[in-house]
Amino acid sequence: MYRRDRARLPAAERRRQIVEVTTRLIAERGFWGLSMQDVADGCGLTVPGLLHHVGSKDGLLVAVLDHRDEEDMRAVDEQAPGTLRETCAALVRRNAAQPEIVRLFAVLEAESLTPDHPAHKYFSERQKHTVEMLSELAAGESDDPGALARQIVALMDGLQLQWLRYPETVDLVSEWEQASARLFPTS
Amino acid sequence: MYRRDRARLPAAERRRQIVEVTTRLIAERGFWGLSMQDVADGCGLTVPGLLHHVGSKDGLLVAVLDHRDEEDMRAVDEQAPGTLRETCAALVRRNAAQPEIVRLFAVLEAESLTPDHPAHKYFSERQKHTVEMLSELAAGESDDPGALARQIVALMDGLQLQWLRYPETVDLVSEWEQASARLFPTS
DNA sequence: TATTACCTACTAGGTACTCAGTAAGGACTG
DNA sequence: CAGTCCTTACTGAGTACCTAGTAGGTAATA
Repeated sequence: MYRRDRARLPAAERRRQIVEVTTRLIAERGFWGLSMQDVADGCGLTVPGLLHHVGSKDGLLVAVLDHRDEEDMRAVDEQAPGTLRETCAALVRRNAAQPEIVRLFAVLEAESLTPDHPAHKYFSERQKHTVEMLSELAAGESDDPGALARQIVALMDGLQLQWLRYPETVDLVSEWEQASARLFPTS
Repeated sequence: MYRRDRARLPAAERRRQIVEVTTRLIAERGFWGLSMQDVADGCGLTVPGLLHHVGSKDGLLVAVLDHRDEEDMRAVDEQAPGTLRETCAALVRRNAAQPEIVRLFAVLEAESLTPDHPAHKYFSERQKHTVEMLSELAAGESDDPGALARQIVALMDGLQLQWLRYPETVDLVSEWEQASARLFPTS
């Protein structure tokens, strides 16, 4: 017998919900530890119902990453180009406000180091893109802008890990301020 | 019928092999993505044969981490206390020589951010311990040794991720040398 | 002979995914 | 405003397989 006690949502809205739930679960378990069942439960539908929207488990991951890209694009567009220091500070502030997302990326970034992970290419290109963008901004301020850009990214990633592990004792923004004072030539 | 075409190893030796194989597999898949079957296959025995040695999947993880601790202890003991810069350089050199292990820790560190991960406590204490040790060394060289220690750890972790992602274009040692020049007061 | 490394066989439950259907909502028509 | 069609969000049932873990036995070694 066919039971329909649950809400039936328009595709766009359901997708939004799926992405949100999946984001949370990947942050907790990683992609390998993620199960379609858990996502379906979190959305209040069955596994085939979930698959109707995303096609496969890999499709689910693609949906999440695509959504993040769109959000990031919008955030970057809103922000005026500014200096290197300002851009970094803005980035850190943005991240400090969404720990769930940062954790998603931290877990997925490490997991996807191996080339056969479905998000491997995505994260390699993302990293390359970020370093290039920061390099351009650093062009005036350093004689090796590439190295500085890599160090900035490294420091951010590392501080984020510490912040995520000890959220109550480590404050991401102030930690970054201290670090950037040491990283950038004193002004 | 009981078939015995495979080698029968003494417990200690088999354990060594199990730890080695598991290390490689966790580095690739994480702990959530690890299966006892894969480990057993990699060791040339059955799953119950594997369980005979480690008891459970969590026991397998404990075995791997305990082994790492012993190795690290030995490495630290061998090294003379030295300055902060020298200690960091030695740490980086040691890591640069064992990418597999570094990847294991990178993946497990991110995965274990969530408190219900079986390695959560292990990594929290490890991080605390590392920062404390570096803080002591930094006591003379900085007015805020704790912050400097956290920044060193963050930078190392971040650079390691980049090195693991682009092993051919990023050299961990030289990357650290450049970074430490910026991090430490010029001497 | 005693220990123990390891096996076969099994359980109970989870995995992603497929197929064929059902009904809800919107769009046409009368 | 009612009736009908069509698209589509979603379900139930099932497939083939993988999961960690147990029970009890076999044989290699000390």
